[in-house]
Amino acid sequence: MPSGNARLFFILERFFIPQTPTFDLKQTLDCGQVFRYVESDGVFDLKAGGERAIFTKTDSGWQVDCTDVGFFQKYLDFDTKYDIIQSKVQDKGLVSSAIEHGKGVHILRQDLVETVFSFIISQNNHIPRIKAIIERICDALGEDKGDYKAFPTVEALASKDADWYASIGAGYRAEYLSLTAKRFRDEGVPNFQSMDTDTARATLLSYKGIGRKVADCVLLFGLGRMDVFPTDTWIVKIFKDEYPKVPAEKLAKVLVERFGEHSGYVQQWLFYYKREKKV
DNA sequence: AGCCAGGAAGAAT
DNA sequence: ATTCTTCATGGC
Repeated sequence: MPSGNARLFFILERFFIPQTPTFDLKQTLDCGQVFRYVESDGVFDLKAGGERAIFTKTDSGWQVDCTDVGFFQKYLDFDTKYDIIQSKVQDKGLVSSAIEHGKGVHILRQDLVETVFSFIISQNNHIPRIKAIIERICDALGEDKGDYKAFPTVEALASKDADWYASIGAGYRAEYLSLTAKRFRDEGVPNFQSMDTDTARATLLSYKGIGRKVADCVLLFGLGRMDVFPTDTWIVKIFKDEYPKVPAEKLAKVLVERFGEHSGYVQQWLFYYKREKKV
């Protein structure tokens, strides 16, 4: 990929990410929050919304060749003081261990619509297959940017029926994707940003195919709400001894009460730790 | 060969 | 208000 950079004409801008203790690109991408990227020989190729970035390791951090520097600096969340948050939530136990393992994870500021569709697809699914389905949707419906495709517009997503989404391998989620796209087109995308977290969640839950877990992922990754604790099968496993027989939806509420305004960060550190180390 | 995946809907209890 | 069943698909 590095030798091919010169021939990728979409690259318009470049910036550098210095090496710091609280940012690790691989951890940030591999922790399960984002799907449209590939790694090859240590080079990361990431697409987000209509943008693209190539990350190449340097002696002092990362060189980023991308379509929009401002977009990716915001996307990668360099304004948040992760060192302060990490020191606040230390518990000398599981959370501290998870932070020690994943202290370089940032919560990405992803596009709302892309997050909605990505996490509808994610339900009861494997990550490699989630990536493949999203890629096929972008290939077919996304604006051609030359060397890559953008994530499709609502209009493009709504132009296809459930049978088409089934044909590209979405499985039983095909109907959810089609219905959601058409609602976004016909009713407009709700102004979630103006809503408090509970109202935004309730609105998300009104879409067929979005339950508590997907809604909380959208709130966290697509709306930057940290007062949520997406509770999937792995989180349930982590807390099954401490909270026996508590169903995921109720556990999500318990954990938000416990971790408060930093819930989203803690959730991601714990999730990544559990997935990697399987403790 | 089955088992299961960053769950959710609908039915049954 | 809780628990059970079913839902496509394919990587492992």
